[in-house]
Amino acid sequence: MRIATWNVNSVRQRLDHLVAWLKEREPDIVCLQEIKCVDDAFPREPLEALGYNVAVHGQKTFNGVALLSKLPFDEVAPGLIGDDGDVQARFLEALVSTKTGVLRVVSLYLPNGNPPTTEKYTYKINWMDRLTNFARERLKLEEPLLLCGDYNVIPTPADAKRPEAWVNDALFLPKTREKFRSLMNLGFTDAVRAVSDSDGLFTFWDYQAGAFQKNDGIRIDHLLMSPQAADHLVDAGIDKHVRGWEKPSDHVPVYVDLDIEGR
DNA sequence: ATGTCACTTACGAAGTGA
Repeated sequence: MRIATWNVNSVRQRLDHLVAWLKEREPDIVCLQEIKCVDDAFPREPLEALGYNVAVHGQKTFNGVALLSKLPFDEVAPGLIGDDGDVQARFLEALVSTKTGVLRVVSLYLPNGNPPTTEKYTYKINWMDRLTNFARERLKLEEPLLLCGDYNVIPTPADAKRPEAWVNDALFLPKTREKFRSLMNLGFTDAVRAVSDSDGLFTFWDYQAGAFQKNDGIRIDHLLMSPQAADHLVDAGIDKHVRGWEKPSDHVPVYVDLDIEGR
């Protein structure tokens, strides 16, 4: 079973890339972020034609998340607990059934939070607290669970080419990293870091200033595994080459392989 | 060199978010 996450920066702008990458990497489940469209505008048909079931939690203009799954969805639930007034489409949870039991997957788009002196940062920190509360509840189920998406968090200095450039940024502030550690310390395993401690592993490169050409990137897209999922870890990787395609997203896909049979 | 991209309104170009 292969599960992947990708911030596509508009699914309609990136449809050709998405289809090409799905054929190449052949993931069983895909978590998408920044689809930037309402549910009705999501390009379901070309993805269903590749054998995927599609679940969408979109909104006009900004944000928006989705899930693609070769396994049928048993349950789908949009929205993160903890703030009924939050209208931003950033969270979509689904349950699927494998040969050996259930698998729970979340596609999440954690708020950017810049500039840190504004309510945008408060919203980010509150969102992280809500995510941790959600995770604490779900871990009680003792299921294989994957929290996948664009976390907008650089966990450690090793996750940036130039950490000094990010010290005042909402993605790298001590408070941000502290909240991320609180989530991790519930018992999650970072899939990419579980298989490699290499420097230079990034998932995002700014469009500006030739950042990709200089590998001036950051690692902010993460696949976090519950203990019951981590027990099945086989491999994980970053599809960096996709950033070199024409008119790319500023993020690239990240995937994990688990030795769980689909059906 | 904040050197880019995507979306919106509304028909050209500016504002927003990242």
